[in-house]
Amino acid sequence: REPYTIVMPPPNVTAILHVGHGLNNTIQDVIIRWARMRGAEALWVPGMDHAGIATQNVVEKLLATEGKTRFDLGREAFVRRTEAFVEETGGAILQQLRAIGASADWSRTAYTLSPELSRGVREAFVRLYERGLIYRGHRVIHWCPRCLTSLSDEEAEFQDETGKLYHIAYPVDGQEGRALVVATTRPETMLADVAVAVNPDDERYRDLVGKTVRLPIVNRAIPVVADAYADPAFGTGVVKITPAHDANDFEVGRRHALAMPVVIDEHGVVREVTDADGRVPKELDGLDRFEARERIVELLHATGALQKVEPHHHSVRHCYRCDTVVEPRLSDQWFVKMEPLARPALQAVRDGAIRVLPERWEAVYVNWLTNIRDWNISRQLWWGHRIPVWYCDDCDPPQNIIVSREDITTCPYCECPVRRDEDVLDTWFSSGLWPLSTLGWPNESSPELAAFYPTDTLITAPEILFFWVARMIMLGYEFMGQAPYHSVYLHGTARDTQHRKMSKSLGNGIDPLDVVSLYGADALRWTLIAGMGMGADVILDPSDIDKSFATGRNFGTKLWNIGRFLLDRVGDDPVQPITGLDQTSLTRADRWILARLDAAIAECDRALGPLWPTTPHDSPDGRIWRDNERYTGLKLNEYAEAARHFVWNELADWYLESVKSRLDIPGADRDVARAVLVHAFDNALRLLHPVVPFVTESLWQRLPGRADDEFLVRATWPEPASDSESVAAREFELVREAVLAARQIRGDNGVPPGKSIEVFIKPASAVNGLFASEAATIGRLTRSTVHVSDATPSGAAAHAVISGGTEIVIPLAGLIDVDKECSRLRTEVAELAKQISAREGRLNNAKYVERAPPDVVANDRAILEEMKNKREQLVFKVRSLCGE
RNA sequence: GGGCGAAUAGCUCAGUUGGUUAGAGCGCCUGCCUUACACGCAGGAUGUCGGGGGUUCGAGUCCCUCUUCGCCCACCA
Repeated sequence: REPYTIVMPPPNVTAILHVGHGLNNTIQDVIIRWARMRGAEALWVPGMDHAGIATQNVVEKLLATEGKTRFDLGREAFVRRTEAFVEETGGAILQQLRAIGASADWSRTAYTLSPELSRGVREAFVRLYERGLIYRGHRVIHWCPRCLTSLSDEEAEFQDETGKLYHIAYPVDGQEGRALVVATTRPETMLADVAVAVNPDDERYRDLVGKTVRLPIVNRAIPVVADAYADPAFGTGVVKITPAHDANDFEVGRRHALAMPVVIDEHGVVREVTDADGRVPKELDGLDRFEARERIVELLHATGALQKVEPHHHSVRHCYRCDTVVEPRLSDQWFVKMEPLARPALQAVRDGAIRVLPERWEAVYVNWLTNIRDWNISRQLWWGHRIPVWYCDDCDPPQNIIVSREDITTCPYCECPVRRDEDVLDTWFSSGLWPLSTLGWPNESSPELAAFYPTDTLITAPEILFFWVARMIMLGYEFMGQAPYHSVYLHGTARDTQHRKMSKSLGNGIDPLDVVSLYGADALRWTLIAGMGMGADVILDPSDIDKSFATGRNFGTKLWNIGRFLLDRVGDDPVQPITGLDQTSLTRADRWILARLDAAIAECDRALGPLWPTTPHDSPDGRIWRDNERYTGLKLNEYAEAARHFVWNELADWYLESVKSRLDIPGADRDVARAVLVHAFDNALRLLHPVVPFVTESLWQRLPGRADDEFLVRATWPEPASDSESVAAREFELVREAVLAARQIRGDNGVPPGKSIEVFIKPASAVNGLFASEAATIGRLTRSTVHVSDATPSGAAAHAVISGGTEIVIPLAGLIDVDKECSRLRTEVAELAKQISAREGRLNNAKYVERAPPDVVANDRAILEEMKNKREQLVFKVRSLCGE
């Protein structure tokens, strides 16, 4: 069978299930179940992420409660401790996913830190290094002083803040009274200033270039340099240069060969770290960076160097794991050169080899890849894949760096002992290999890899589009020469009624397992799927679970009740397959529900779209999304609604109601009704199964004639029958109209539901005979006695006219408030007159008739005629009822 | 600062390439515990489709503009 594969975004090994996971995995499960029923070899690969920094933080917090740090334990013991922790409590989320019905292939559960996947990580690193795409870089990176590690650009998240902009005067040496005023948001870094820069074209300061200014507090001369980095329009146009503590300043420092003293250590504490000889005054030494900031401001204020302080809106980078303000820090790190990797990843989206849904995210993806920056992959953590690099202190570059697939203890060149790089890899490096590594890569003869790569659809949240999705695509092309999947489906976020993201810290979350135990997994799944437009956030009220999940709970119960009733009335005797029935024995209602079923199947198929690009796999370009299908499908809410509408509003509300009496009378017609009913419900259950697998499976297995080893989960997806639009089916629509008209008259006139009434039907000639044979059904559905005849009762009566001109007449004696009805009718006539004149106006417009498509115009004319007929009927009604 | 998106019923959202009288769920109103279902049934109300301008025979849909909100990116010293 043709494979259809989804790799599960691996939850963190320490995670516990929240609504976000519930949403993500429900979507995946709906899609994989659908693919399975469509006959694909459906594989959903589950797994967990070791989540380097996140897990390390959890264990460190645990240690803190024992009054210890990881340094008290030492690296090896800490890693062992973390492994034990993961062993003991990790992976709970995978059990929880089963509770919500996730039909993943649990036997293939993967783990980013397993020996198998670690081999892939090592291989990937070595290959990229050998290709020159991994390199050692010395530059300013983002540093988290709490996690004590560097971070990638993506891991250092911007947060808008109102800070302060400090204007500080740096006196010009040898020019009494003249000073350059710099503006900074981080005065503490001034201790490491090595220059001030002005724009080379800035007339104001041209004479000072090459001169020196006096750095306050530190009291030493630093040069004035000319550099285009200084923006004349910002502040005073003078910028202080601190190469070791600002990424831009670092570049300026390089250009001007400036010193790079470091005055803030890895903990964010001000002290002389490197090349700082004497820059840090005693009174500041050892202060936290923010205390130092305040102290320095005081000192500057005292000496008069602080000219002004103004509020300043800017974005400050924070650690995405612990929210600490990130400190730019000069250090040596391993980087991945991204531009060559980005090229095929960009091309893939441009060519249609990969589509991103919803469409708007493609622009975001393209934009990021177009302006991509190199990726810092080394982390100064202990939990993760240790970087496979060894250093030999006795060899000269480049032989002093050994990158190896196997662990080594001695230098291959000089046989001296080597020391291993202390760092581990960014956890996203291993997740970036996920679609490959879970299928067996780098073992290229792995049968799984051959069969299931490339996978099909990746379902995740847009937050990790760059962290994860884009990198998987890049590495997929790099190592397999093919995109890892053809579709990326980005879903929304679970939020509370104030549109705040649900989170543990805000306490506004909902535990999916609470929902499961209260109303069942199907209620959870249905609510999430039915209530979610593509890519739209799901809004839930954590303070009212009952209300939030009413949709799913109500639907689950309704479905169950439909099934319970149906199974009870149908009984256990075998039913004939629908194809074996004598077609002439089918009633109008039978044909109608079969036609509705076909329409429902078609609508579900339309909403779900194609499983994969319909271009042939062996076409020269491979699997490519054609423009006309690229953004179609995976409208799960539309699919769910179509299936719900069928089973509830058509099967239950109309067919079941109209078929009840037939089920009570033994005989051939009962068996026809049973066969149609079972067929329609069987197929409805198939359509619904991907969203509500528990209720549907449970009911489906009880259908008559089901063998013990048959499972809905493995059943085939329904296909429409060939002849769905029959005359009889259309005739049943008239029956429905008659029932609706009668009910409306009852309702409008306050006739109690329990009261039986008389209904006279005067059929239009074309459908003479139809209503006579359906009189009993109509009577049941409207709780009335139905008379079909040309003659209608004399005296006051309520009239309604349905399609084709059939009249529904209900005698009024004791039923109706004549004045009220007359006033209602008059309003109706006036309203109709307005609509008619609007439509006539349009049809009198020559341009409209000339330019609009003929079928639109024809349809318009038909509607106008219908309206005119209706007006005549109404006028007649008013005359007979109200004497006007 | 740059880019993207959203604004439709009280709420959450659908509305395919412009084309009948704009829909759903929840909520609301009226009446029903009609032996499958009150987590239900029947009926009902509610929309200048954010404001303004334009294109078109025709605009919720396309263009311009304004307002509000959200997201992404950025070397806001």
